[in-house]
Amino acid sequence: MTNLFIRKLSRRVRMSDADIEALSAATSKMLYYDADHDLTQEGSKPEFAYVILDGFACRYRIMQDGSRSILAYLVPGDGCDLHASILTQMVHSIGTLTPCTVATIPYRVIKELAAYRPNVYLALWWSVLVDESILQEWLVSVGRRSSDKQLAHFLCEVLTRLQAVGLALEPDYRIPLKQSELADTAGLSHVHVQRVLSDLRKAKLIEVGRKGLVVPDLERLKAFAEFKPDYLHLSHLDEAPPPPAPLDLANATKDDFEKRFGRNRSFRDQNP
Amino acid sequence: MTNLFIRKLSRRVRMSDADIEALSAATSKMLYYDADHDLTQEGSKPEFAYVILDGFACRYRIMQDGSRSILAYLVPGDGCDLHASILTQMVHSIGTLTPCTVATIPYRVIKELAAYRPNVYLALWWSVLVDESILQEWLVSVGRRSSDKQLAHFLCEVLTRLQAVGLALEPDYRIPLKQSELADTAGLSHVHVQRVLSDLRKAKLIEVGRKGLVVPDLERLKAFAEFKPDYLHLSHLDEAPPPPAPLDLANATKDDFEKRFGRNRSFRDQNP
DNA sequence: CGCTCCCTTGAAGCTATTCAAGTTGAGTGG
DNA sequence: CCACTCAACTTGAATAGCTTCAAGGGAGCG
Repeated sequence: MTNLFIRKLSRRVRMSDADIEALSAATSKMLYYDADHDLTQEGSKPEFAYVILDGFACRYRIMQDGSRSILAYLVPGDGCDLHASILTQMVHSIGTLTPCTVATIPYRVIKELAAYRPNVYLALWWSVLVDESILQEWLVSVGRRSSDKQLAHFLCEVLTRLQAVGLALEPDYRIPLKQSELADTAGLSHVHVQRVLSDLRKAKLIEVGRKGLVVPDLERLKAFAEFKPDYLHLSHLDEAPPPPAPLDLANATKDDFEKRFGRNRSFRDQNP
Repeated sequence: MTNLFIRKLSRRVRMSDADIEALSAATSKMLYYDADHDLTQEGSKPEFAYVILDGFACRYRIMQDGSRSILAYLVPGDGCDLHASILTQMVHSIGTLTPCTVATIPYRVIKELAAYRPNVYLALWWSVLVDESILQEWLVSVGRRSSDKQLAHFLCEVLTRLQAVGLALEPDYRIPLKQSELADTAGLSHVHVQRVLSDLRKAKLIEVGRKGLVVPDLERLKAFAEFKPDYLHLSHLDEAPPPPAPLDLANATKDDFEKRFGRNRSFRDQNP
């Protein structure tokens, strides 16, 4: 059994069949949520990491004046807060934007993977680093791009990320984002977002519908937005295998692991 | 031998004497740079991670139109790009803002620490996660805070981070940042930054000098900026995170409630 | 002394926000 | 089936916030 998350990671980090089996077991518990449902809330100390398998979610913060700031979109195949357990508490919330299918991974299982599946653990870190890279690009967008290019850039990013996991390949795919959500992402008012989208529509770069946006020609939109996908680090793995990353955790034993994932060569057997 | 970086990490992650020795050896090679010197450049694949021991540096990107976007400040005790080797290439540059003393760590050594010093490796990851948390706060700042509170918030953060490693404790400490650097951080023009700082000076919140800014009363500035340091994750290893204050549900206002439990919709778009 | 780098100030104009008033389309109940 | 409702989208007008252009000032340095 596999899923979008595993397929995405296995294209970036070399993993054995046993690695993939372990990751598959870790993400097998699925939950279904409606739109506008919070998975975790600011100030809490969650016990699970999440993997989005279907639907759109986001990280967000509510400011003192009630306005919302969206910090990240989570699309199918994305993990979120895979390592938040290292930090003391969440400083933002995670909520669904559309109905979502979500896999949960208890942090205890992540610790086990850290101890016995170094390549899986490395893959999870890869995912965290890509998130950080996206965050940097968003900061650039909000700080330095004009509002039309900024919105176009977001749309290019979302489509590119979806296409990287085999979704949204058809040119009439509707991005299920509301204008108010784009506004809270870009730090603009919803009125201004409407006017900018209007202009993009007049330029035939997008089509605006009631339930989302359609990008008929992604390449043209990319050219307009000066979109360079390097920061998504999507290139296929082609180099030497990445460094092993074992973590010796006191509360996970080899026995625990084998009961859960079956007998396999542990990290210690294959590495000094 | 020890340094600011090691002292900072050892307060967050439990490390043995041998761990600290290993980390100390890894950061023992020091280099000295002038101001405005690039440590790494966009597009390169560096062989070293850096630790700032003295001076200010930053991550930045130069846009197509020549403007600069500052993505992070690196102050003494900060590591940078500790795990960039997992990703394929740098998508931003790192440059000094003042003369700097810098320790270099070859990625080869980080691999060794990963294999033999799990707690050290965990500490490095802690540092990466805090960087990401700061990045999120900056995105909130640039997107949703008014320009005066935004600049005040940056100054509070820099001083709080410095004080966390025992620096900038005296009330006449001069933050060595130029107005143009603040502008490139906040995504504002240097002219506007000058006017906003002027206002803050009139309100006696800061003092502006030729070679930097002075914050005579940090607590007052924090109050103005609504600065909450949680996102810096500074609490000591042995300190429990502060328990949330009890909320009187019967008498709580909508605001109280939402501050605590969040809300998954934009308020900005609704009539107050 | 004069040069350069920053900081400062003024004025004009553009961009984005706010307030306010529609419009549209999907869902709901009569 | 049609009226009603509601959320999302649209449009206009007034104004606030920010940028740009332009010019001047002051400290440090060769």
